[in-house]
Amino acid sequence: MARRKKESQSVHRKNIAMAAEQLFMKKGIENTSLNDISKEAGYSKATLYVYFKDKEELVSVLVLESMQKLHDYMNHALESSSNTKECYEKICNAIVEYQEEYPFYFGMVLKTINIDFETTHFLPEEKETFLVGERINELLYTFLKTGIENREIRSNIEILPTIFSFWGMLSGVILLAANKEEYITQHLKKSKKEFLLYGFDMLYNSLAVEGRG
Amino acid sequence: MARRKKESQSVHRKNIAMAAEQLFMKKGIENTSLNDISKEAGYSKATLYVYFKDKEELVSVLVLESMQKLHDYMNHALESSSNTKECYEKICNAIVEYQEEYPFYFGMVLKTINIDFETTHFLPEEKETFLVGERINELLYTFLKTGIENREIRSNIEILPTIFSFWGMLSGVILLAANKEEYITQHLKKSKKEFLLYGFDMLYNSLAVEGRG
Amino acid sequence: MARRKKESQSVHRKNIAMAAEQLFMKKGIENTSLNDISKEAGYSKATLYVYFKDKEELVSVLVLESMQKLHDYMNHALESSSNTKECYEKICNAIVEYQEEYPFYFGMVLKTINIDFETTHFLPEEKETFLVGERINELLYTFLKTGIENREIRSNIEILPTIFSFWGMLSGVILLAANKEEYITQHLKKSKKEFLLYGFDMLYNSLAVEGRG
Amino acid sequence: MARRKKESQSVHRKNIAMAAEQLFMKKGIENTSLNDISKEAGYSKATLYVYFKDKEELVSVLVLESMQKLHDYMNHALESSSNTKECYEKICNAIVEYQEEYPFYFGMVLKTINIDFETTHFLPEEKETFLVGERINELLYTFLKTGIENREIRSNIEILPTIFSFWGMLSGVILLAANKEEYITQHLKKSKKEFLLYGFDMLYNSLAVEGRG
DNA sequence: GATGAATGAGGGTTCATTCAT
DNA sequence: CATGAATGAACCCTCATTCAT
Repeated sequence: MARRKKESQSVHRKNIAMAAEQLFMKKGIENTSLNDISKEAGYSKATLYVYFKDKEELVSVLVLESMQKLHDYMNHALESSSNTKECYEKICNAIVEYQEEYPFYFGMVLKTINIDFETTHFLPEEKETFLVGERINELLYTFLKTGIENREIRSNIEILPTIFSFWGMLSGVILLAANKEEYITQHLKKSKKEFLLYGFDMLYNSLAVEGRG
Repeated sequence: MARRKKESQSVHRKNIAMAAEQLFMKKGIENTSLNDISKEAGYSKATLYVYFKDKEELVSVLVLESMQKLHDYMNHALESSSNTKECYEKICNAIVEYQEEYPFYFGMVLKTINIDFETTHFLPEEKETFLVGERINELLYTFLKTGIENREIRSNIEILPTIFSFWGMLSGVILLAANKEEYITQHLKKSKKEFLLYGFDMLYNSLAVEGRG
Repeated sequence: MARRKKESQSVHRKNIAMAAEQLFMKKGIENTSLNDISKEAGYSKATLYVYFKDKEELVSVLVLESMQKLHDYMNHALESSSNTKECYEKICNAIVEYQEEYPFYFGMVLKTINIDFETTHFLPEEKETFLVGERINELLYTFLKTGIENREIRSNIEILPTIFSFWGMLSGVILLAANKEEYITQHLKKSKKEFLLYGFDMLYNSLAVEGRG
Repeated sequence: MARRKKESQSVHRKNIAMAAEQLFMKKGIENTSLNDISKEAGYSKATLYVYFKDKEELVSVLVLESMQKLHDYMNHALESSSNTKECYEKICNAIVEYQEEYPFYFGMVLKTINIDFETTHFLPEEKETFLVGERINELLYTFLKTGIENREIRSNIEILPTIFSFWGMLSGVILLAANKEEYITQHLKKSKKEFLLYGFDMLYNSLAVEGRG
């Protein structure tokens, strides 16, 4: 309902947000001025303030949206696969895809989301972003649980800590692969994709039942 | 005497660098102005330019120094341990320590270091930072090699890709643990330390020879 | 209505431009800061950037305007005279008038206008300034041509080189007369006006048909 | 005697002045900092202030020196020629040479030298520069006087006003030729040299006795 | 609701100059 | 005498933000 309102609140928000997104991607958030955004969006600078309280709010809305996309990617990965290993790979790829499409947000998601809801000043969008994060965790929870039930993932893991380690490690390699692609291709004689596959596999080892090649 | 001169210069550089470091940590690099730094350091703004060509140079010097410290930490970890597992843990802890002491640089180190030495304009400090990074890689190389020789680490790994995955994953969990410490303690019922131990162990599994608890 | 808007914009541009002009005249262009201009004009410094992209643009607009005035002066001189000699004198006086009213620009016009349209970065105003310069040349061309047809100016001159020499020499004496007026009145026992008349006459000799004076 | 002192005062003044001159020529006066000069000269920045009160003084010394060179050029031109026309041409060329070698000072000489010795604050060097200017005038006086005596220059000219017009016009064409060389070569199909020859000739007409080709 | 107009605050950087040593 | 060290003042410019209309 609040949602309904927000959506009808206007196309303009969307327009502005989209323009901002494009610019953020092209030039980074710090180097994108409201001036740039207003021009790209085709509105007056002052109009931005009609639809967004702040530059900060504008950013956080975008982060939220991207987070939702990440959730959707991962959800789709889970739904569309049967086999645990296959599912694992799809999840990994979903995150890679997300990082490649929103490299900028990926960094933010890793850092910004640790909001202290008591003390810090935070926006509603930030809270919602947090909640989407929770839902992503649930996705991973389901994945692990199912894998254990199917006896494809070790049963002696602690699920929650595993989820978190898993997420941290995955995002770690992916970020590294993205930031040092050139270095990797030159020194490792692997494409970024191959390198990631290797890394994902390595990580899977620590989860999977039994030995494996 | 020339030496004397250099040293006295160094004092001021150090002062400025330290002031900058503190502020960068508190407010981030973009939000720290040379004005702030000069006040914190007790020099005039113009004086900063006597000791550093640029804000950029100031930053890169700081990054370099921190990187060297990381190298020292890890080097010490390697030298002071016999057992592979013990060595592994010390390395992990070295990185954690580094992240805790220089949280700000940790993020930079993950991103900045992929310099394209052909095309991009870069400072000498950046090049040296890169080289220290290389030496860190060599440290990890030695660690893995020794572990394999001692039959404690699987012999069928590809060393270079492993180093990179390893580094990416490690830094990933560490970053996550640092950023979401509160969340972790609340939801996982583990201290940050315990959580990291769990994660490090999980990762060790994928490297270590054979079955294990 | 669009027009209305443009006009209201123009008011501010004018205000700023006029303030700048005054200051440029008083203190020279390099020694006039945007700070000074904004104060003189009664606007905030930031506002200047609403109406002018640059200090450079502000200057070039001013130069252009002055150049147009020079053109108008000279055009008027040509139109309002019949006799060649009379016309010549009016042209000379037009330039003198211009120099007296815009002493500052006069110097710039002599130097700035040789733009290399291929290589150099230049503003639209600079290009237009150049074009106005061309039109001034055409004015002189017409003057000489007519004078030749009327057999009052020698027919064996090369028109284009004459125009340029003519312009160079004229501006040369005028500048000198302006800069050293005091010296001239004291040592030559001529007023600036009389001196210039003498000089103009001297130059006319080299153009005019036959013996005279 | 004062002179003796100044000369012995030191080689350092010369060194500094020469370094400054080179830089002024390369980058213009406004864009040359004392820092640049001190580096080029191989002295400390503070040392410049031992030898020169000011940047201003440094500049005026240089202007004076250049003015002396101009005087020497012209003097040599006069001494080495018999024929009036030849002498005229040599004088013109001397000025051209000067402009080409010291393009930067040429502009200054045209403008700066009108010092009001009563009111304005001025440096001793500026006064001396003025005096050298006077001596240049005397040179021209001699030239005209001799020309008249030889019946090669019209006897009905007023010498002093002619000198001044002459100087103004000459410097005018020369400046224009220097500033718009490219334009001239393209539109006039004359080299800068040819153009100047044409202009000098045109001016000579107004001085020379009788008819001429 | 949309915006043209305006701005305060601050950004990094440069420079001529001073002064203790 | 020569200078290393330090700086105040100014530079041009950008930005997020406000407000009357």
